[in-house]
Amino acid sequence: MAPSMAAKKKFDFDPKKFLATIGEGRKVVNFPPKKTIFSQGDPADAVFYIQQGKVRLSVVSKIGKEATLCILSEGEFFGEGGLAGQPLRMGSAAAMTDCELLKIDKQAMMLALHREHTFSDLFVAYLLARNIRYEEDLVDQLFNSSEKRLARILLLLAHFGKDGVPETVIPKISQETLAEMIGTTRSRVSFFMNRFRKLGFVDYGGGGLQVHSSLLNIVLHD
Amino acid sequence: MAPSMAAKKKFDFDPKKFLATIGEGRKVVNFPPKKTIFSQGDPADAVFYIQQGKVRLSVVSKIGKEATLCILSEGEFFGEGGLAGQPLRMGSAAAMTDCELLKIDKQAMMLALHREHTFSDLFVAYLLARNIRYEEDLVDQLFNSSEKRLARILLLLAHFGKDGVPETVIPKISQETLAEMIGTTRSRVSFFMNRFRKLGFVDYGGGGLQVHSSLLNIVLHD
DNA sequence: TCGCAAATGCTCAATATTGCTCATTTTCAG
DNA sequence: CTGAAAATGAGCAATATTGAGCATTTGCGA
Repeated sequence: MAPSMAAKKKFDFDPKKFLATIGEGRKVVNFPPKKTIFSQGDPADAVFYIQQGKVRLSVVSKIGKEATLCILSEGEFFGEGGLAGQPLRMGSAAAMTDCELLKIDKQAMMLALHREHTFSDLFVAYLLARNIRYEEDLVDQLFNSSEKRLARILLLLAHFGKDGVPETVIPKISQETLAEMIGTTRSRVSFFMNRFRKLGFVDYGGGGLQVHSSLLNIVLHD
Repeated sequence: MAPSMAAKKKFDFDPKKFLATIGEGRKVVNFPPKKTIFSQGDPADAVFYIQQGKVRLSVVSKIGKEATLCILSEGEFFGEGGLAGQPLRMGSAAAMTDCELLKIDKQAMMLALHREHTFSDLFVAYLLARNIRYEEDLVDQLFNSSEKRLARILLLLAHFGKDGVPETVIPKISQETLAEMIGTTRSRVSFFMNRFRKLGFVDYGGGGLQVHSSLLNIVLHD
């Protein structure tokens, strides 16, 4: 239907149109891989929308441990904590790939949310989706062992760019990051990854990491 | 300023006014303590707003383990998953105290969100707050030991009805529920509670459970 | 007030997890 | 192509956690 083939957009949002509706308070910004977008403790004065690329959100604890909260992709917002009154960033955001982001000033965002029905509907839908995802992550943490949590994250990552492909290559991601995402140590991730490999659930051949969804699902549903 | 003394309302929302704006799609419903409001698997066709009382949200895993996701209080919404397209409830909600809820049909809610700026601003603020809370819970799970998680939950519960009171009595809540909230076993909660008690961090005297915030904070910031 | 059901305190062996260390392997800039 | 840095695989002792059982204690309805 749409002239474009952007099939993975989470929401039907036309940034071009949006750029027109709010005047000065927004701009397109680009980041190379690994570049920090904002850091824990920075003033929280803007919201970002991902037009292209993947972004990693993380938090560092008092004692220096790091946790990866999520990996976001095209069509998702981040940095929205400021809208709720958080004066400072509670975590950091970094580009994982080349990123093209829409940076929207807090004021402009608030105004747009209040004035543009379509936009606020979109944002509410995004927030609901994010809520559900956080809830699922929390449930996962509360219920499952680290082995299952690893299996779940691998499945989620595998379906990142899902286009109906049952088994996919996972984007470059270190065991360290995986450990940070599921709240365990790298030792453990290394241990389980090798177990999964021996059992044929994952596969290092062919460039990246291949995940065999149907098999990994077995781990999840033991 | 306001004629009422309802100081703990999270948002400035007048249900009376709201009741007027949407016609049939809403009604006030009451639940006694322990009564189920909805169950995992029910169709998700309404959103609730808490006017009075406390509500517990929980999830049951495939193998029958139960997790308590959160305890909600006056001025908060729940059951909003349906708005994001979830056809069924992903968890259960039960009254912890006598509750007076506003039940809003999904359709009416969507309409109100789209039409009433003030209401959608309120709801966005709520969703942002909830997001932040889930994020914090997740970070807590990823970083902290179960002892610290217990300390954190106790502090949060103690400040539930915060009116500037530094040390408060915690609402009646079983160790079992606490265990479900922090993702551990009752043994562990019993063990830590007694440790906290011996160290003078908490206190069973005087009706309920007294929490000495300043002391418990020590546990958190080891 | 009695008696039951729920909640709690405590113990213990079996596991799971952490926090290291060190040897290899892979990656990538120069 | 080469060397340094990063990532990975493995092993191991010290801890933390589970899961289960059982004796008390508490709360509460009849």
